[in-house]
Amino acid sequence: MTYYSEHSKHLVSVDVIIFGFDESRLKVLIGRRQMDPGRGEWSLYGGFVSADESTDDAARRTLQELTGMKKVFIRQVGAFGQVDRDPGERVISIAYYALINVKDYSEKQRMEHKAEWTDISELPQLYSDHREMVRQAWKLMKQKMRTEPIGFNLLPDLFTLTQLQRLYEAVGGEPIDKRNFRKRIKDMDFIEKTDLIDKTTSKRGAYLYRFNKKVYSEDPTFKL
Amino acid sequence: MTYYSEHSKHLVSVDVIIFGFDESRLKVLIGRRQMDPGRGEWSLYGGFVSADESTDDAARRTLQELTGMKKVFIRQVGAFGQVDRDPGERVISIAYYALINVKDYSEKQRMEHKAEWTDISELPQLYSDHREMVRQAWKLMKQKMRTEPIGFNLLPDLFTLTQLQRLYEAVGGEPIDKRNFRKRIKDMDFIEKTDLIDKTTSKRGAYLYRFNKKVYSEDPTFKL
DNA sequence: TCAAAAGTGTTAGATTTACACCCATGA
DNA sequence: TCATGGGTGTAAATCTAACACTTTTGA
Repeated sequence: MTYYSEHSKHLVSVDVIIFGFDESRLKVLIGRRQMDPGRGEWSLYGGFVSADESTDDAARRTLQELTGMKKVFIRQVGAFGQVDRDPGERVISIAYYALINVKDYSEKQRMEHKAEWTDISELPQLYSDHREMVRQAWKLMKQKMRTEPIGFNLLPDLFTLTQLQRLYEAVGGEPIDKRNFRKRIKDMDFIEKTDLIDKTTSKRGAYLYRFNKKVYSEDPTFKL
Repeated sequence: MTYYSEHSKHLVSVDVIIFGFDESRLKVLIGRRQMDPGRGEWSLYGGFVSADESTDDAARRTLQELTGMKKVFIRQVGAFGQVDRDPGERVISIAYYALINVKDYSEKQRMEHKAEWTDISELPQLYSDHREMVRQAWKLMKQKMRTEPIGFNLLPDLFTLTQLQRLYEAVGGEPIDKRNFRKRIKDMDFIEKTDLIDKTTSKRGAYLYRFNKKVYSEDPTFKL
């Protein structure tokens, strides 16, 4: 029995902007579209929302199908509802962004799906309105990253302060003064210095830090 | 002919959080739901997205059906996609917020629709997840109001600085220092003093100001 | 004449920005 | 020994926040 029977129904999809961070560049995961229309064009990964799952769940499922990863940090970007946005049928799409640590994504799985990490400032043309989705996702992510400790999702558990700084520079799009940056980090007790040293990027080696979620939850004050 | 034929289709609605400002309170327009399920409960105004209109257009149409107003400032809040969010059938809803000047909304039309302006801090229980929609809309609007001159949509073309301050206090939820506030206004050339005086709220009278869109577009720097 | 809202500047404190050199190490 | 990235403090400038009295006028 339907209550709202006189109204149109619509295909609803999710599209996921998967952000990664590599060395010093912000990356987005894209692939060649496998389906008509637009077969072969660069595109975000997406999927249709089925009857028995929430849009959030559809985004998580899409992500898991692609990466095998569960418990990924995702946030909604918004709905894209132009009538003719998809050249096939009408599809209303909800965009989400996800933050993953590139190293947690197995190369094997990435290859199987022919997914490519692309520098965000060198994106090719993308299918439909996917470029606009990326633009909005980046903007939202950038904003949120200033005031919430979400950037750690893009890094390994242990990271150097230089890595962290490069991440903030890549996302913000401009260089940051090293001393000022480190001063601010020092004020945040939940960014903990370990006694481990990373020697992969320098001869001297750099201390590794970790984000302590528990300490953060006791005083959730973040500003970068 | 369908390209995506194997996928589920969904009812998609829009719900609009219509903000107004009266004296010194931020208001939201709500009404009694006219439809089962949930008939008689307090609810936002909404409507279903039809096949040939964008979600943005559906929001504008909903708004126009209710208020008669065209060219209203609206922004999307986001999609609400829990499977069981609507007690009737599954409905995915896209929330929008709108900013209108209460005085531009004819009382007659408001009465016809039995719409009520409710103080945002005194909202009753609302249908489905509408309360959460209001919460998110308020948060987004508050953020945007700090950095973009959107508040003027809630005021008459001519307003006093006290009115403007009350608006910012109502939206931000805390009192603002009068002198500091006026200092910041003075720095923004696009908030123009007219030589008109409003005597409705004081014996002495207060200068009326107006927002000059053109001047703003030449130097779009806003911070409050 | 007085109550009520409008209008107006200054100062201390906090925050932000700019800036340059020494350190440790492996090649 | 030297090239490379790691690590550290101070001072000036800017921004923010706190604060109180005078003006105008209608009742």
